[in-house]
Amino acid sequence: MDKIKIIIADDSDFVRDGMRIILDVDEDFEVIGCARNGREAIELAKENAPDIFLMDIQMPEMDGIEATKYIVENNLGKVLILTTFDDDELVQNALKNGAKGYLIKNHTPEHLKQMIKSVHNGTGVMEEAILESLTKNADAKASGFCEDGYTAREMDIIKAVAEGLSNKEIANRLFITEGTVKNYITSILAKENLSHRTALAVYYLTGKKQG
Amino acid sequence: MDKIKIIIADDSDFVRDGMRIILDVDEDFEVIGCARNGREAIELAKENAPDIFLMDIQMPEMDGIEATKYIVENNLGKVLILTTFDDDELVQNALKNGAKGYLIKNHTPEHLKQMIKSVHNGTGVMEEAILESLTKNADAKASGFCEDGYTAREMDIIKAVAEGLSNKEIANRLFITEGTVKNYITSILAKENLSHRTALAVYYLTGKKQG
DNA sequence: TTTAGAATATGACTTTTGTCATATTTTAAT
DNA sequence: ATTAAAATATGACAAAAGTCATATTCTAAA
Repeated sequence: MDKIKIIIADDSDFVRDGMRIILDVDEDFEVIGCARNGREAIELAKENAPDIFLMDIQMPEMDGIEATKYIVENNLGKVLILTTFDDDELVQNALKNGAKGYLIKNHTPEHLKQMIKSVHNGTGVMEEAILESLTKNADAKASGFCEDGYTAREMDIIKAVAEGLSNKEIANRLFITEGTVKNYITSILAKENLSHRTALAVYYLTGKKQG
Repeated sequence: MDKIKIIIADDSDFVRDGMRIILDVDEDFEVIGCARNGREAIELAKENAPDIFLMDIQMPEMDGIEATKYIVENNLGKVLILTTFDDDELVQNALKNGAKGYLIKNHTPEHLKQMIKSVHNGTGVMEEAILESLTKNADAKASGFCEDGYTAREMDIIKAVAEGLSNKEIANRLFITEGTVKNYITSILAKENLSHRTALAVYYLTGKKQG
């Protein structure tokens, strides 16, 4: 089997050198380049095509997320994100941009090597906890909005607002005047302690309030 | 390192025996049991605790999804799904029930061993294609909003509106004037052919436009 | 180097929203 | 029969939101 060619991108000298040593002593791997940011990693890849990028997220100039996007779009190799944080948002972005893996940096050298091989074999690897939150988010889109304390008519108004209708449109739909719609909205906003209709729509749809 | 103790659950004799042989010849693994359905696998696990279950999905009596649920809830080990199909729905269910991996059965013995090790080390493994669809579904399912044609700055505005922020709040967050925020919104509304910010927020969050 | 696009800003203006006090009618509960 | 809540309405006003024309700066592409 050919060696797996690797480019390491991390802004910490310590991490870069450490990984290079770990991987270079293993005959299954060959570190063909080390970069201290995304742009450098991409430059290196153009000279010498790697199989896998080990990519940090936080880096100056061009971060790992952006770099991943470019690398995947231009088919320069597979990206395994290696980072210290497991922020949900970052994971989402990384995967959306085509990263094949997302690991935190506290794995033993042996584990790390296994996972690089897994990615090289065409399998995505994910920190267990991240995998969980990924699937949870997927269905638990609980609105959280509580209908208690609202009359049927108030709910008509709330639902209409959450469809993006204007006061005039709501008035027409419900055969009442615009003024009445306004009155309802004022009172609903007060109950939910929100300041305007858009916040109400967002709250109804996502269960999240600003602030 | 201790051997990784494995229970294989698959209704095909051929697959069971094949895997057993592949794993038993490797000193890193020990197959402590073979089951032809989920229930048998659970019985076996109660006598002799495994590290990993290699679990097929389609099995008589108790399928892999159900078995996974039970195994995870009762902490009997980690489950790696090994199947012939990559149906999106099944993947979702398996992961929701706590499976740590989902692979299709066409990997080489060497790859399979690597992935079992990865799972044993606490990393989830996913077929690449599945990983992609997972992240796509995660936001594309509900939203349907197309970010194409928007600059990063415009997206900042759109996201802020979809959080229910006012122009003033957006201006503060992005360090620009309220007027500039208004300009952005006017142009975004024109592009989407919407008439006000609430409709934009709703469209961004649900993918639905009024009328 | 010219050009185009992105990001920003301003001011004048219109429209929509939201607030508030007040009021009428209907309906359901006491 | 009385009462309270729900549904509705008005008008006056204040505060946001949205429109439009115009302008500056910076950067990336032709």
